[in-house]
Amino acid sequence: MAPKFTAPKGTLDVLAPQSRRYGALIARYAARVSAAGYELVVLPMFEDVDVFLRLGESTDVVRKEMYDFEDKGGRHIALKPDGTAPVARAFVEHRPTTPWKVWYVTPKFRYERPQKGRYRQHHELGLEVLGSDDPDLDVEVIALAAGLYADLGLRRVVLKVTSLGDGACRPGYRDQLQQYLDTRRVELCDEHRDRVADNPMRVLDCKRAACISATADAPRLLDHLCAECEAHFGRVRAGLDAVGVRYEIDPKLVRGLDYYTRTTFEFAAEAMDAAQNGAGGGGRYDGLVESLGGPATPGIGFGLGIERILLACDAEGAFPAPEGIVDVFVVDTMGGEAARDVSDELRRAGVSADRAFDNRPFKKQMTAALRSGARLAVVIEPDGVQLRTLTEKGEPETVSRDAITDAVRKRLS
RNA sequence: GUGGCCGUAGCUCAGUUGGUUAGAGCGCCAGGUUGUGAUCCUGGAUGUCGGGGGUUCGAGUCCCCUCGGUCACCCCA
Repeated sequence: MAPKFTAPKGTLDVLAPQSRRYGALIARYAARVSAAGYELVVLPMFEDVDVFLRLGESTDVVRKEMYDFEDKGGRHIALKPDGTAPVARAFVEHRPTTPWKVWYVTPKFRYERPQKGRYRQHHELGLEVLGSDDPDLDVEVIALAAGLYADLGLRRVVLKVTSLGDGACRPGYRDQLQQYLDTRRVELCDEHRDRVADNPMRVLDCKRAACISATADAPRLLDHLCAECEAHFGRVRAGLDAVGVRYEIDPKLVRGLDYYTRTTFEFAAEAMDAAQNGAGGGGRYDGLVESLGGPATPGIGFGLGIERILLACDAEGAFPAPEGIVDVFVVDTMGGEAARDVSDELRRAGVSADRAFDNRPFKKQMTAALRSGARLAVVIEPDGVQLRTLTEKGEPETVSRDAITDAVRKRLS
């Protein structure tokens, strides 16, 4: 029978075993960034819509993908389409000491037509540092993300890096690019012919042949960086080389949000189709905090899409779901009271354990034990207790009721 | 937001030019065999054929609408 209610369009119910990958991925990420001094922040899933207008009036996110609504108090609210702006907002609100190094895992919402790898609610692992423009921070942040992909076993993730300049050099370049594009205007694709004045740098990112050939000789931002940005980018590249992070310089890299300055980067999972191979990205946003009403404060961060990462893992056969979540499964053919007591005893002793319920037949309990992914079964029957290996056939070991926990610990160690 | 394809049991799917009580495999449940463990055997339950409307003597099969999925564009994670 067709269910009356289903997950809203573009959303995902994540159940085991896939949910175990989410859990394991988040755990690895948390361990990695915690070990580098980043603290967890837990922020609202929605904000005043104006917080997100800082992403750029001309961006698609703001123009057409905002998941917004009016609440009962008449407030104009938006489910967050971006993780960085709320962190900047929280920074302005609480003024923590700097450098403020934080990480998060959060759902993000964009109202758009869903397809594989693109959802109205997806999830991201993120990280932000506010209060320093030290290029070594750029290196640290990028290395943390690159390290995660490598840790998962992904081999075909390419890091692309560029510098978008800052308030000193970008406006001048922008004018120059705009003038250049005006001279080639008729050659551009339909989509971008009218957006030259709006957002000339987007044209460089267009994948249509018309725009690609028309912009082949266009001035490049990397050739027009001011001395400070040039030096900053040079130190970032040197740092990446020093710590052994491989990257490509991509002068045409343009991100979807307007707040980025200087160092900007993306991770492309080449094992996936190009349509959704963006597995993560980020960069500097040295003007964002100020635009939200705070003091001039540099910042850098990234967002890594959990669903995209897992899709990339599927494509590369990497990072399979963990087999199970308990080490021991208790089988009891005498009614279940012994299973209750033994599993409780094991858990108190720090051993993860599950069991069967409803006094199921032995065979069914063993099937459940095998499916649980546990390494060991404790089989309790009228004529005694046995420990049996589940991962492979082996000789059962008979133990006394009182010695179960000790014997289990010994076998698991 | 625009366009193409798709929507049959929990899952993967088959259902011939529209024709009687809609099928298979897997899974699930019960039982049996294997000297109590994924094998094997027997039996069993489950579908308003995504939803609504229409054409027809008759629709899972045709038409319209709608919801959802998927792919492309767009954009991104």
